[in-house]
Amino acid sequence: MPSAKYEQIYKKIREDILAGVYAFGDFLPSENELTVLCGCTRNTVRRAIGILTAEGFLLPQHGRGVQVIYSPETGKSLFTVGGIESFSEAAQRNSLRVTTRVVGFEELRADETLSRRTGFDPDSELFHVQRIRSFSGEPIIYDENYFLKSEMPGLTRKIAGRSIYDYLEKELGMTITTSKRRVTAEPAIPEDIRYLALHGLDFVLIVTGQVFNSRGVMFEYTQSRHVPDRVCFIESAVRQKII
Amino acid sequence: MPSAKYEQIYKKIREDILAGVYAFGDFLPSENELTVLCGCTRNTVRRAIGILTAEGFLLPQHGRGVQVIYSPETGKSLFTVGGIESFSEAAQRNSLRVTTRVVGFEELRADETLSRRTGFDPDSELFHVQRIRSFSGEPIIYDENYFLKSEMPGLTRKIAGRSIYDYLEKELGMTITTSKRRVTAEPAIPEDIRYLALHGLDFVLIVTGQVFNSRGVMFEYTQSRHVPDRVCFIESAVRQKII
DNA sequence: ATAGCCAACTTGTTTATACAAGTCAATAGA
DNA sequence: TCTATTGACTTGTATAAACAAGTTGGCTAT
Repeated sequence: MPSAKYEQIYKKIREDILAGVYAFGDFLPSENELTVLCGCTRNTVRRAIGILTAEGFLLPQHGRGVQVIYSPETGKSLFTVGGIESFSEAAQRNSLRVTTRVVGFEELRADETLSRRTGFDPDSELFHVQRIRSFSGEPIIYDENYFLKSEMPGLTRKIAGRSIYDYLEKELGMTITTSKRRVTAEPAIPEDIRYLALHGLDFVLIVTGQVFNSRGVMFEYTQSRHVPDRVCFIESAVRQKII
Repeated sequence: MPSAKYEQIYKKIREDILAGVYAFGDFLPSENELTVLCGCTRNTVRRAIGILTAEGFLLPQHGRGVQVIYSPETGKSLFTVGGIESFSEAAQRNSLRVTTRVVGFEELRADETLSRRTGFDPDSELFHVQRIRSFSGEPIIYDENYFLKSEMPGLTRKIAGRSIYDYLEKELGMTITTSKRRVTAEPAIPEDIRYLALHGLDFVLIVTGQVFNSRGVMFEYTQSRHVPDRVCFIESAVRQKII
């Protein structure tokens, strides 16, 4: 499947950075040079550079060039999630075996409280799924999801044990676009202590998120409770001139 | 100071969303209509839309239009930092009095250990600053910063008590561009317990970051230790088609 | 009535071009 | 030797135009 040109260029430069072709502190070839190398216009090159900048790989400097500010060493903690690296990439990089255990699966209707907490309309029919994610046999994530039933009527406990996103994308042809995540830390609840390898810690790192599909329908509310010393989140912020 | 057109458009649409002119679920005027309204080309409009999309405000839908997926209610926790809202904006929105107390100020030279932890070159001359940030009189952030002395030779304890960034930008004319942040949770250390209003909690939410100036020099390493129940971080992730 | 098609929208990608503005080194002039 | 300027780079902003591709609603022919 031939993707857009700017995606190919993005991918190429990103791989080169990760492989060390361009090291921390190096300057990329100038935009005009990349234009020739990539066989496209400056606009297209700039688009790829823009994405990599937003992700914290590059720092363009007016009049000087585009500098690489990603160093593989700094970025290598056991497990990082966020702008710079996706969940599955991180698992793969650390060659971790990922297993999923479904510990809860039910259908329910959103009441007032749940509606306020999740953002679903009251009376929405939902699936409520609770899962434990283990990496190399060690349970480090307790996932609690609510899915909008109308968007995925055929969801079963079995599918939840594999990958729900595979089911959505490959079976239903749904494409997932945007998700908003919120990171907090809270005291551990009994489920955390029961399910997770907390090693005596009494708190968890929580990521809650709302996920939208390409039709603008919020179809998932997630709460992921992480063992804090095994996970960290990386974010890159580009400071706007706007106050 | 007249900023770029795309920034003005970005600002305008953002304000309209926050003010409720465009509500959650609404579609924006089409790009062609905005082109007329803003008196510019489609490219410029699309640029503003692109930023707001990356920040989690908008969801463009191919062939349908651009939908607003930000709702003021959902976004309103006491204090949020991240893509969608800046630190000072959040403080202002909640009309909180911000005060800073300097509890440590020293000069030192980076040894091997500190170098590996912070990313500064070994033997770099650094300022080490420790500060408590209070909001409405309540101490909720313990900030530990290392600054590269060569980039800001005149830093004093007094300046640290006001705003170091004001000093850098207004006095030295430095512009800050990019920062990489890393979010974790860890058990509280004695300093946390001594300085912060933890209300019995025994863990903190930690944000570590490296800040680059416009010359690509990493001049700051920060570790902010937050009272976990008063802070949360919001991030927006746009899922690329790229695996 | 309905199935299918089509026209008029929408956003997505790419090219081409022009000028503005910051950087840097070489050069010319004092 | 030092300073100022110039010119050749760099990235930043904006315009204009064309075509691709997804969506929607109405119209037509069955």
